Amino acid sequence: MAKELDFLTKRSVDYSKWYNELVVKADLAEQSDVRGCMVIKPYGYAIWEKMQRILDDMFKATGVQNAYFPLLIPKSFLSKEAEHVEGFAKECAVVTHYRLKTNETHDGVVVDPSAKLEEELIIRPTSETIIWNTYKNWIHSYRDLPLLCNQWCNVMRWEMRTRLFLRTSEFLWQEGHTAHATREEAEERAQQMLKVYANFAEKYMAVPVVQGVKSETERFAGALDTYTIEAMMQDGKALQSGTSHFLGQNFGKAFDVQFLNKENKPEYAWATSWGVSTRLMGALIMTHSDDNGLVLPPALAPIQVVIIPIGGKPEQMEAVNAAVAPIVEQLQQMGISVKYDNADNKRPGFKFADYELKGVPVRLVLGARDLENGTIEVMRRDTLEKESRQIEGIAEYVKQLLDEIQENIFQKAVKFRDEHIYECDNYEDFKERVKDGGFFLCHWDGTAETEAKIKEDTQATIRCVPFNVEQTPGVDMVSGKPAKCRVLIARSY
RNA sequence: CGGGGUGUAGCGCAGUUGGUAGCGUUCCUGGUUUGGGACCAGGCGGUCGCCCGUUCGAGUCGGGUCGCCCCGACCA
Repeated sequence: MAKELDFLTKRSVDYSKWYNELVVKADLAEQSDVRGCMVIKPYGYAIWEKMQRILDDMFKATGVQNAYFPLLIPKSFLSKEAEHVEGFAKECAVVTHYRLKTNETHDGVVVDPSAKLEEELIIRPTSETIIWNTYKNWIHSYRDLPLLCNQWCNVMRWEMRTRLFLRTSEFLWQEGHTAHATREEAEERAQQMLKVYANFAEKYMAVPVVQGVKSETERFAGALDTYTIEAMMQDGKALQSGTSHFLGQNFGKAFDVQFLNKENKPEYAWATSWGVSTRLMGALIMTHSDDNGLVLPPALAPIQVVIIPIGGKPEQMEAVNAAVAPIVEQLQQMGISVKYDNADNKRPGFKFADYELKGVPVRLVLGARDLENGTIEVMRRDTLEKESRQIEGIAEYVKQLLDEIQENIFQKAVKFRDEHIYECDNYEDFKERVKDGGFFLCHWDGTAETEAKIKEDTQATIRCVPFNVEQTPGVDMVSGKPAKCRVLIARSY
């Protein structure tokens, strides 16, 4: 069962290659033989499952319920909301037939031409249309509102170029879809869910995010407002990690979802949708990991503590096993997930490197030397610091250490981000510096023209108008026209 | 869909003027090891991406074709 373990490419040498190697070598995922698709391996999926569980509880705490809607969407649904089609039409997979048959030479199968569908079905790129088509039947009165549904599912967008977790043709996500009686309530919900995402990112993933609202050109297809959380990766690029959309009455009107209000007057329902995907895995990896491999926040690590024995002779191993057993039990009773790896076909050095690669937050090492002294070695993954401690009280110490690591990697990420956020008022200066990454806070005149020029000149885009930035009047660095606000500009994934 | 690469063992690669396939690693067996990626010995594993051509003979030369990777356009 021993695995190939090559040294990782260094982050500073080739960030892209480092990321890709890390995902594969840490056993998170690999590219599938199927075009543009990804296989998430058990270790990677265990992290995603933890994320799901926590997010799901957070959603439910706001009154959201889970449901499930079909994978296939009739083509005609997609054309009902004009902007929405335009946004997604280019990347939809289409089902045209429902049957295969054996070919003439009987050594393969072909599509049976007689099994052509009258109306083609689209594999969902997102589910607004099919869900609002369903909501039409569920919503009649203001008493049916708000309607708050979420679904965990897969979606497909036929991407030209894919990268593990960051962009794959098929990906896993959750999409929440809510219907409301008033504009205010819907807008509030869109912002509320963004707060949930930001809270999740910072508290559990230890990934600091900038919250804000998208510019018109970067908005979700069919939305009136798109709220976003933007995280900074270690190469200074931005990663859009979650979005929440205020959809107005666009889908209510497109799918004729009307309800009778208290005054017995018909009104179109107001909508939001919001989602996060397995892309969060990419954010997690690229925020914390180092040249030794993954660094996982304790809150999401499938294995929080690994214990490695240093053995030798069988009677020595027995003594170590006996000493480790009560430690394992104590940790488990504290709700800490612990793995005791006493496999005898791998040497300790190999295990050290392997669990570091996999990002296990705390490592305990116990050998004959420790047994004599009543000590145990503790290593924390975030700083790679080792110390020798008394076995007595080690479980309590580890519990507290896990909290400390969670906080430390968050603070480290905050520090890195804050050091790479710049206010900038000079376009020439901006063009020169944005190549090297970082978030730039710049005055913007609010026009799509300057936005397009920035993108053309530098590949950087307006990530959002941040909420928490003090807005002072100024002039647009490109056009020189008066600017309403400072926006966050960066190159992104 | 443009521009550039590349296809030989699970993975990483070599293969000279054309002569029938090699290295490292993984994996398996046995032994010795075990406080930072062990060592020794033996073993399994390949229609050289695919098709056509040149030739007595093609991994190698020519033509075609397909896949993959990187850089753009598109995107969570």
